Amino acid sequence: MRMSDMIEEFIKELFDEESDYIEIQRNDLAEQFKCVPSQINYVISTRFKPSQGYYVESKRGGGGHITIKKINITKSNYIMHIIPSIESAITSQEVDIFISNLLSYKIITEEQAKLLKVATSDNVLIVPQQYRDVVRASIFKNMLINLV
Amino acid sequence: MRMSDMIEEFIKELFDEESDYIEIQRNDLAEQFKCVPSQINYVISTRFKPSQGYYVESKRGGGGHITIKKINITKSNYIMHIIPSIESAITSQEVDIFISNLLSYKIITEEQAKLLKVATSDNVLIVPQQYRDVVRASIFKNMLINLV
DNA sequence: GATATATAAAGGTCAAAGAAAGTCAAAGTC
DNA sequence: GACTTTGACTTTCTTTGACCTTTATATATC
Repeated sequence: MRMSDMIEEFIKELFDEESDYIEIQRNDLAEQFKCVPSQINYVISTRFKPSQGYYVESKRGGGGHITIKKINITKSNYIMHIIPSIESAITSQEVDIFISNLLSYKIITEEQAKLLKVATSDNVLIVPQQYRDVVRASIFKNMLINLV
Repeated sequence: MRMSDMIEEFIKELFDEESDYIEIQRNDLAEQFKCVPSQINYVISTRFKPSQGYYVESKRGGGGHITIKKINITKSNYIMHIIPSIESAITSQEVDIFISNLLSYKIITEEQAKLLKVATSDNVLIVPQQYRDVVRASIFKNMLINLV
C-alpha cells in the first residue's frame, strides 16, 4: 500500500463522530510515517481539497499545526453542494477522491460507488483523450443527480 | 505453449473460490515470465474482456497496479449470457431494451436501472457521434459486470 | 518596562527523481 | 492473414529534498 494512502487513511480515522475537525502537526506525522514533511502536504493537497468537502487551515511557527475541517452539511444537500463544484472536465483520480469522500460521509453505498467508478474509469471510457475528461464529468454529475 | 497463454493461465489461477478479484503488478509479472511489460497488456486486452466476464482497473505511478475482477457466473448466468451478445457498439434504444428486460426478470433493481440508463444516455455521452455507440457499449458492459 | 533583535520552531513551495502502467507500430510466428 | 512478441516512447502519480516564509519566544538594548 502506498504511503500517501496510508497517511490519508490515518487522517480520516482521526475524525470520529463527535468532532468535525482535527488538528495535526506536520513534522510529527512525517516522523511517525518515516517520510519527509512535504509528503504530508502532498496528501493534503490531493485528498483534502475544499471541493472534496474539507477545509484546511494552518499556522506556522512555534506551536504551529494543521487543522482540517469536514464541511458539515446534510446528506441530501451534500450532493447538490458538490455537483456545481465539479468543473466541466474531471480526471479519473479526482472522481476517485469524490467517491471515497461520498462513501466516508455515507452518502452513497458501496454498490453505488462501484457503479460510479466503473462508468467513469479510464479503461471504460474508450474515446480519444481530448474528450475523456469532459464526458467523464458529464457522466459523473448526471449519475450523482440521480442518487439524490 | 505460447507465452500469452501461460500468462493468461497464471492470472486465472490467482483467482480462488474466495476472492472475486486479484491485483497484479505489471512489471513484476513481466519479470517473472521474462517478457516485456507490454505483453501483460496484450494478454489482458485479449483475454480479460467484459465479454469474457472480467472487469479491469489500473493505477499508474508509485505503488501502481492492475486489478482484475471476475464475474461470479453461478450468481448471475443471465448477465453473463447477455454481455457477450452485446456488440462493440450499441444504440441508446438497444440499451433501453436490455434494461427493461433485466428489470422485468428482476435481475436488477429500479435504482440500478436508473444509473445504467443515465450513464449510457445520448444526453450524457457528449462525444462526437462516431464514438458514442462504442463508448456506450463499453460503459454498459462494464457496469453490468459490476452488478453481480 | 518597552522596544528591538536573534533564534528556534513550525509549516510551505516547487521542481527533480523515481515508480509504475499505457500506447502503438514494427517485427516475428504459425 | 491473424495472432503474438518486442521495444521505444509517453503519461500518470508518488516520493524526496533543498530552500523559503511565518510565528513564537528568548535575549539584548534603551
